[in-house]
Amino acid sequence: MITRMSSLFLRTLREDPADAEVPSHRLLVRAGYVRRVAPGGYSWLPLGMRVLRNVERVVREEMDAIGAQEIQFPALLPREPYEATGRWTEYGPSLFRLKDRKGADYLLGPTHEELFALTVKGEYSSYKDYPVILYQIQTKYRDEERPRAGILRGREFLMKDSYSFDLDDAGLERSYQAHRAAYIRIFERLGLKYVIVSATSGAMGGSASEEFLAESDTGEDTFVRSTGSAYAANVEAVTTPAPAAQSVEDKPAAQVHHTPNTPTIQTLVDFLNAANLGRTFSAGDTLKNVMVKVRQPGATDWELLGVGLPGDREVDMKRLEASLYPAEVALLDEADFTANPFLVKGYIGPEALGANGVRYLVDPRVVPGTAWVTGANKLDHHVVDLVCGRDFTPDGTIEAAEVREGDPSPDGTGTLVAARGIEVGHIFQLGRKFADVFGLDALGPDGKPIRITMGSYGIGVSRVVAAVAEQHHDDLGLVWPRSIAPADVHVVIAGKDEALRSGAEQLAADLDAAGLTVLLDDRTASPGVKFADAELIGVPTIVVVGRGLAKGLVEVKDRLSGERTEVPVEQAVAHLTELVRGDRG
RNA sequence: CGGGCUGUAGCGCAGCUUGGUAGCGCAUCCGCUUUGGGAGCGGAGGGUCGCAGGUUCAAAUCCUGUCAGCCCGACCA
Repeated sequence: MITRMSSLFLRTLREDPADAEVPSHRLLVRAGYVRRVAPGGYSWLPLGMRVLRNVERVVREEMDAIGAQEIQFPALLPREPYEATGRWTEYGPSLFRLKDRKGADYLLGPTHEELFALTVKGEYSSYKDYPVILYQIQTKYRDEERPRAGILRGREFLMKDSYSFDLDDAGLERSYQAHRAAYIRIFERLGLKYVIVSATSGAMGGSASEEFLAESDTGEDTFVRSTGSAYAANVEAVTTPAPAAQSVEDKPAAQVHHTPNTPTIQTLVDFLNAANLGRTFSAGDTLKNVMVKVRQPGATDWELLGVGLPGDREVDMKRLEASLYPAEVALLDEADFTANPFLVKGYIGPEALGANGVRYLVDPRVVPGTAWVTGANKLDHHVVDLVCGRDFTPDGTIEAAEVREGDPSPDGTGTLVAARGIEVGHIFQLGRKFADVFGLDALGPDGKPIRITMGSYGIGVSRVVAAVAEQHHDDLGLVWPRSIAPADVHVVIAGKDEALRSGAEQLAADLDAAGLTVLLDDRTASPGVKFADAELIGVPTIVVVGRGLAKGLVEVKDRLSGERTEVPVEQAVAHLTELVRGDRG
């Protein structure tokens, strides 16, 4: 196909739009791919549509390749299914709700688990029908409190969501792995630099869950990665390697010291170091005991929980909550301390917790044989050399301490550093939550119903366009990977000479005949304008038909490297075909 | 929800302090010149100055109210 820029519905902007901050937003607007219509709502102009459709094509091909079948639901959905699963209320204010003229409630779908489950229930009833994977590429709606960064986080966005339906856990695992492999192929083909991080499944329930994050400083998700290996994980999912247990025999006996006015770790360390105990202490030598209360789902009573961790670390509430999920967690208030007088604020130690039946979980670094400075359960007193496994025995370990740069990687290789990413894909094993609600069963060979187990897998298609733009641009503009570029080659007519024009037209026709898509800049603008636009638009290969044509040469320029090659006109088609085919995903 | 900023031509902005016929650059249109890095000269079109009310002989400008948008944070897939 040949697209002539003289008639293409495109206007590039010389200046950055005032409301755009992040590179993808700036460049996609400047280069004429998208235009803002409303907060979080963008129009896709012809060049943008090309890229969006190309991303869809890659996604479809790989989904089809794992046997997934495409269907499409309305974006406008009735309330009832969402009422049944509780999401009509649970989804909160992010759900776009509306009423029809009769006053009936509708919503604009944020995801479609309910509809997929109901549809499968409506059609399939035998174990012989399973497994099945269905997907759609559909516009989704979320009433984001604050849409931002252009199409990176809009209120309307294009998403591929697929759902697997299996008879048993092993089947679900297979479907999950099939998606995982497909996603890896998809993101490779899209040219995204990404990491797969284990995620907590959170409010959706279910077990295994992984996110695909496109690495980008503008990303909203923080994760950690290892400097020495491929390990990467959400902060919530990082596990702390436990040091080896030590002998308790050779440790000095625990000693209680009078430590007046030392309710915080810092005041305690300063006091000890001024007390001439024959050694120096650091915050990491202390054992900080943070009291929280926990309520199991459905329970009415709160239960006390002591969390012990090295004094140089803060509690990361998100990690703590993730560790205790689905139970609720809250910090203690004054009334709780009053009700439990054995808790001496600032001087809480493991012994009082054990003696009063309070569950006590410690950071994995607190292993048997380690000696700690910790509270003596008495105002202005601390105990030194309280040894784990000798003087106290925790009820278990818990991941609650903050993760810091420089911490050892859980896989034993390298240390952790923080990085930012854009979530472009999420896969997880939903389990039977939705099947339970709708009674989604298959009749088994023995005539008994089998409850179906589901997996749920999403890719933010429109977000991918922005994520790729974030990763593939330079000062001049966008630099698309071939797999999704709006054209294979961008032919620039650099001059007004009629010979140039006809030569370029002929070349474009030949490239088209060879099966390449061509963006032909046949405008009467000056060469400088055309070069600048070509660089802004970001087609990976730019062909300049200009002054060299008199000598039978055209110039082939690689957008990424800027490298220029003079190629004889008669070899241009073969050269370009090879170039494009060589690395088209 | 908290904090900051902004609403003036399609886009980017000035004008507002000190009220007096609406400006600049880019883009668009016409003419001539120009054509390998966002051209030059001359001309032209395009605005209920976010909205409502008030003060005034007179409001983009002052006052009150209101709406919208952007950025940061909180929250969240």
